[in-house]
Amino acid sequence: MAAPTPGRAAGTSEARHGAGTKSERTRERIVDATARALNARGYAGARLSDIAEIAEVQAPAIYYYFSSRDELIEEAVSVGLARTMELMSEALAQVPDGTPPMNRIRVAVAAHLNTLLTHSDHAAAAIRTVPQLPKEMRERQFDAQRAYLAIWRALLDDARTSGDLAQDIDVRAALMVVLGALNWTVEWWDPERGSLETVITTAQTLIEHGLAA
Amino acid sequence: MAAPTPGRAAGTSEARHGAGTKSERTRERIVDATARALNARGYAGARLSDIAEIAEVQAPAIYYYFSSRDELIEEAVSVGLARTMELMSEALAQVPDGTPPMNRIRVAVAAHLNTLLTHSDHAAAAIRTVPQLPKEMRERQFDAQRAYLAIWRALLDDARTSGDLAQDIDVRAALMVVLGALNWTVEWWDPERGSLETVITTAQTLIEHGLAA
Amino acid sequence: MAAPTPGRAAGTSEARHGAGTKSERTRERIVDATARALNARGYAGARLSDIAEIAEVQAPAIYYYFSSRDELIEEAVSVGLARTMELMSEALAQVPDGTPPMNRIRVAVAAHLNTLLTHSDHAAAAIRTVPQLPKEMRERQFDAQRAYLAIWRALLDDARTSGDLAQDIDVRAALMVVLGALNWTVEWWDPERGSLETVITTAQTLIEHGLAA
Amino acid sequence: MAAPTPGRAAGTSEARHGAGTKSERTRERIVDATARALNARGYAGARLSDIAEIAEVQAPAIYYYFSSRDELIEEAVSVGLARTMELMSEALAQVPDGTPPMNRIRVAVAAHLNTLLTHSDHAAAAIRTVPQLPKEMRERQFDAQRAYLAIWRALLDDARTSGDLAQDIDVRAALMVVLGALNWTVEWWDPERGSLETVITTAQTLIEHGLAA
DNA sequence: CATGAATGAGGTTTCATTCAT
DNA sequence: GATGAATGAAACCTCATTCAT
Repeated sequence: MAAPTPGRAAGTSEARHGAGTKSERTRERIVDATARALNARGYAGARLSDIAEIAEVQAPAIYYYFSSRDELIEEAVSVGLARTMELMSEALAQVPDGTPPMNRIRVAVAAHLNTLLTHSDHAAAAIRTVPQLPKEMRERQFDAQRAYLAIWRALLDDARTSGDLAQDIDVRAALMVVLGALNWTVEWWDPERGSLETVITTAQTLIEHGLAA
Repeated sequence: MAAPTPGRAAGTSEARHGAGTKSERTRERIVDATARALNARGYAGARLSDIAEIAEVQAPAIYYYFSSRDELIEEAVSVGLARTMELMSEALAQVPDGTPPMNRIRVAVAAHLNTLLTHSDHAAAAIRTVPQLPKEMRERQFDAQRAYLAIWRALLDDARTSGDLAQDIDVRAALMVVLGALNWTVEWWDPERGSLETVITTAQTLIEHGLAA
Repeated sequence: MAAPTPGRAAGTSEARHGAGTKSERTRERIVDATARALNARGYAGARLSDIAEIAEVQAPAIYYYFSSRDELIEEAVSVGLARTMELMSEALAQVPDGTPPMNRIRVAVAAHLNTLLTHSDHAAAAIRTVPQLPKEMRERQFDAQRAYLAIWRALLDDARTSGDLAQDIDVRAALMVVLGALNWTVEWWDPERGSLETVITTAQTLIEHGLAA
Repeated sequence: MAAPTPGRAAGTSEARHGAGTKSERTRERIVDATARALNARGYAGARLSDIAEIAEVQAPAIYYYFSSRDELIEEAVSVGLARTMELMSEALAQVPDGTPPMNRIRVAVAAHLNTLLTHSDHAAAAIRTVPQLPKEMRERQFDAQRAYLAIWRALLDDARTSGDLAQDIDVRAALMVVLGALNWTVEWWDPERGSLETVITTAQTLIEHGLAA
């Protein structure tokens, strides 16, 4: 169900090896192509003909797998949100018990940026496209978004409980400010002008110090 | 063929009060409407018919003032960047000489958020739309963007010079992370769910602590 | 609102002289063209490109007047039913009071056939197309159909009351059989192989004798 | 390239009992489904996917039996005409020699209506669809139609010869008017609102009296 | 004998744009 | 200074048809 972006380092879960029947692979190519088109042109600008070209099929072939443009786009966004969630969960699962909250937040920052900037066109597409979606579609993705926010919220709440978070900070606002800093990287980071490590380290430092008591 | 574009006073404050001839006011309504449409649907999704409806004119009327959709959009974006710059300059101009760099940064944060979230659809449109623009158009706005970035860059450089900035921070990356945090507020801030003050204060705190030595 | 079929003998009511603004005339041409296309190919087969060609406009021009293919088709059918009704009313209005029921039925037969076979593409289109329409559209034309049937029904009821109608006849069934005989003429009558007068006379004779006591 | 069309027993009565190999039965289901689709949506509106669904096969399976949509439709229409002819012949064959012409016409009326309204989707499809067919296809069915018309024509000619037919009637026109009355029943008869007997009796009475001297 | 997968042709519809008024 | 009317280009989508399996 989850699809690799060809020519990119694949993630770790077995579902992402491009295996499966030819039909499954074609479907995956189409969803992948959609994510790329959404990144390049946004919701209104992503044309089926572009998507078809990227996926190396004829445009009507898309209708063999999806019954409308919107259904396809929704699938791509939905996969993106799921991917983001999944990679975040994996990253946090590997953190040893007893790790201080601030360190877990650093892990989360790195995971989010890695997902967004290198692991998944889908994740970037989802995050950047959601605000442009028609209301009904956006609402249908609401739960997935909320679940992801809840993970972050728990991280900040832990920090507050343990006294590591500055007392005067509004947790909700702080969370959104932090996520904004991370999400916006998609708009400016250029792998040729600065390393991903620099971005991650800078974000981690700023966020940790910014939040700390 | 080129339309008269009377009194292109865009960006000067008097132009913002609906003054001038009827023609000037219509032109302004169209540019304002464009900013709103860009915010609502992005570059590809902003239709001339939408814009016309918001501006309360018929679509062909737009061609009296602009020779193409792209020219209009570019004007709206350009006005937005100018507005952002202008409001930032005004804010910083009011800061007394000798104010410590970090405090000036706090002022800049407040000015940016005020502009974005309450003073100007154009600013928000410009900032959110620029990444979606066709390459040539984006490049033509490059100088304006760079000038704005330069203001911020100077603020951070001052902080570094005065030793107020953490030593291990990459200034360029830090600046983009900070601006991302601010720009993304447009996507989530809802005046009915939290005060603007909270957003500004939270952002100021996070950023100041995040950057501080 | 009512449109003439160019090149055909126009009806009598002033609304049908092709007058009006240029816009009204274009709209009429489109509705007329639709009636012709419906006659030629039926509901599913009538293509907008055909209609546009007959009306001598480009296909998208149709959308200036109608918001969808179905809306246009419904208008054409609706005009056809109205035309049928109108011509029938005019014909019956000219029959002197005191005319025996059977003679009025003869007038109605002639009126129906005249409308169908020479006065109006719309009438023929309406009658032949209605059974093919999507359910919702068909139901919306139900009232108009019923009103027309009611006129006929009244004619037959009068005949029954005056004892001119054979006693053993089921009025509803007889009415439908009669109308079927008339409506089907569209499928076979060829002006080059037999005169309209022959058709009308034959139908009148058959129907009068068929119904008579 | 041409598909084997095994056992084209269409029109013979045993073929109508679902006998034969599985292949023959599938072919029959497809032709039956086509007749139904033609009745429901007409020539242009009958989609292969509809037909396939009714026949409970996948659309490409149709190409095993027919080499194109038109060939299939032509077959369905052709079967319909043959069926009509066949049932009429059977009915008339059972009429004792020496039966007066008018009584034979009553038998024909009953046979035609029975065929159309209860015995065969194909007959209804053929009769209603023929006028919509592309010219070449229609012409290919011309002989079958003419043969059927000839039967009716002979019935009327007999009546004229024997003096039972009104002298002033044009036989050709009268025949078409009569058949129209019968054919149109498909458009309005609803088994739930009136019995078939009523329809048949009414038609017989009207037609007999209508034609009689 | 039948299907899953895909395609080419062509349909309806949208939209920026033009032009006479 | 603005609009009603219309168009060309191109979008989404449907459908008959093909082909490997």
